[in-house]
Amino acid sequence: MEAFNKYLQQFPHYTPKVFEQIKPHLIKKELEAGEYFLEQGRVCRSIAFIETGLLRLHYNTDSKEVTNCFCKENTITCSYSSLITGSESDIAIQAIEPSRLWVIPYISLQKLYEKDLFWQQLGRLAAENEFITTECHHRFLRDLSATDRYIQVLENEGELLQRVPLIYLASYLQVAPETLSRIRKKISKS
Amino acid sequence: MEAFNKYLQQFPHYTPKVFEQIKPHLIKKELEAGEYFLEQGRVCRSIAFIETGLLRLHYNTDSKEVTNCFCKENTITCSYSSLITGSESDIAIQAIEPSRLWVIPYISLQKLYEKDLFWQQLGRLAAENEFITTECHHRFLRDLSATDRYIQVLENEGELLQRVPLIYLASYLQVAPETLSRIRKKISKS
DNA sequence: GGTATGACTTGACCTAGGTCAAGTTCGGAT
DNA sequence: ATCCGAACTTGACCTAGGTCAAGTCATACC
Repeated sequence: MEAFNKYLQQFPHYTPKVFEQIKPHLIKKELEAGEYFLEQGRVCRSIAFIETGLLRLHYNTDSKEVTNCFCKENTITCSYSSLITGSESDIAIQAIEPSRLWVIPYISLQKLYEKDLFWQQLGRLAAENEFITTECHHRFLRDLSATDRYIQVLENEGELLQRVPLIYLASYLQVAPETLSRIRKKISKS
Repeated sequence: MEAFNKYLQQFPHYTPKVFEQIKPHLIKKELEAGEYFLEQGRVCRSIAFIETGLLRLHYNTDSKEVTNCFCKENTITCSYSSLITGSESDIAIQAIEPSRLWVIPYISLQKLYEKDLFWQQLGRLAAENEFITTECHHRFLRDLSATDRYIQVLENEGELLQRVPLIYLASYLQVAPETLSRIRKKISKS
């Protein structure tokens, strides 16, 4: 729980008061690897701070499964579009390591919006941040070749490669697992 | 200018007052086809309401040009990420038809945020909307084949096809112009 | 120690879409 | 009317990455 307090400290207008405000709303949730925080088709009504563990955000089409992103400890996760529109989530959120979450119901958060500027600002910053991250990831997918995408992840998120099974990493990079395997081989040689 | 007033009416909490608040801040700008509202690498410091015309939002990489979206009359356009972060825009906004814009400086908008709940809400809704649209477009690019992308645009945005040169449409659909030409031929036969 | 299982690799082949170069077509300027 | 150039089409060929099927490897379980 203290990790969440620490997380909040990075935002402008933080005071110890804000942690006291949110504390009573936090619900602890432990997930096994493979368990879901949110299933595709359900409405997302809360956000989660990840104290420990690793989750992935993914969706299924008729023909394939796509991993949108990985969310690790000391970050927040939710299906943002489902949360704000109240519609069914087109993505699922699944733990791929045993994870401890602190869940915050969206209604609690909305109440806090009215209590303190801090929360208002946090909401906006979250939205903006979400937008920019997404934009950036999509451009990464669009503009780089499969090999370059792998290299970039290798350089920027090397730690992830240790923690994520190849099959999820492949769907994150938008390549077939076989292709990723070949890319790895090629890279390790050079 | 009246078109902008009408545009505002679709949002919750609208009152005639809000239009009076923003009126003094509006700057009229006319663009020829080909002219830029914003160039890549510049900081975006305003948003524009498009009264008439058509613009496209695009960026260049070393090897190619990508059209992100088209913005038509009665909508808003800006480089959202540049606007909110104050960093150099990684996209350009160019008129592809002669266009009349009403430009709103971001600082004016920020002042309005403090004056009326309406503007606050508009800002948040804009962010959320931007996020969802972007997300949706990227999924369209990821999950559909080139042909299916074309068909979907044909069905949902048929009007656009009349107004947009093939070369821009191709870069919007993420295909080579030659491929788009072939897809068109194939579709028109069936 | 042996074997079943899931996670990854390798090989052979295929295909969507890209690339390059040579046409068309058509609307303006002369 | 005709010439020009931009916008588009067509053809021939190429390539990145996908698909399918058969390994290999490791680890956990009997």
